[in-house]
Amino acid sequence: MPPRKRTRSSKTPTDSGEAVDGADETSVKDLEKTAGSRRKAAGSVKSVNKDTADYSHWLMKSEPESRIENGIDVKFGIEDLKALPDQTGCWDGVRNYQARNFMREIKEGQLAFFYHSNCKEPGIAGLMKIVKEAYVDHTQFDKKDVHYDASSKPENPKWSMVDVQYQRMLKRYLSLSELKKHYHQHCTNGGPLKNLALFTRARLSVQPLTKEEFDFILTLEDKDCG
DNA sequence: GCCAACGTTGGC
DNA sequence: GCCAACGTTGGC
Repeated sequence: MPPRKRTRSSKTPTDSGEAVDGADETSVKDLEKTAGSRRKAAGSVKSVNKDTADYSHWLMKSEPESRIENGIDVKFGIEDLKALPDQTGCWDGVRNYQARNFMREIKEGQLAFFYHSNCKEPGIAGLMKIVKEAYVDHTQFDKKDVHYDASSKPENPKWSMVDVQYQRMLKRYLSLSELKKHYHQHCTNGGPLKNLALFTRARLSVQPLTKEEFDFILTLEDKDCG
């Protein structure tokens, strides 16, 4: 599976979806309500819960290069978001409980980095803004969709998505390797990136950042290079 | 294309 | 509720 995502323009007819999601709303707090009742789907539920209070910024991964999965191209880079009507799309296809739970914490108006993963040079390409908070990801019910989930029932949907709007490209591309240098340095000498989820929880496709982490990363675009 | 790290499944 | 087997993510 790609990191996540395969966005369509967000002309989704889904306000029926929102009603359904309302019922689900409780699980924003007690994160694993839906999933966790069966098994403990994803590791540290409590750390997710405890930490999120501080998070106000996000990093969301998507693959900018073509890759065929179940006969469908999962490519969705920042240029693809920019090309949609209103430069807005829904961030569908997230199929990991931790990532989903973080998505449910995201508030309208918050900013997220658009991260390019599984490509020649992974890294942060640009900025987007959340324009709609979590609601039902309709692709979970679509048999034709790469991320169809036969185990999810419309009466109790498992997966959510948010809508995002393109804001701007970063002044320069911030590669994973450059970010990693700072991360290592901050681990050694102290610094704002020492707990960056990109490295401490590498596989999360929707990850939280503190304002300090976010601001530090943004200062990098004005520096000359890694 | 490889594979380490980690998430998920399901038998017991 | 443990844990082995399996599947996925995503850097390299």
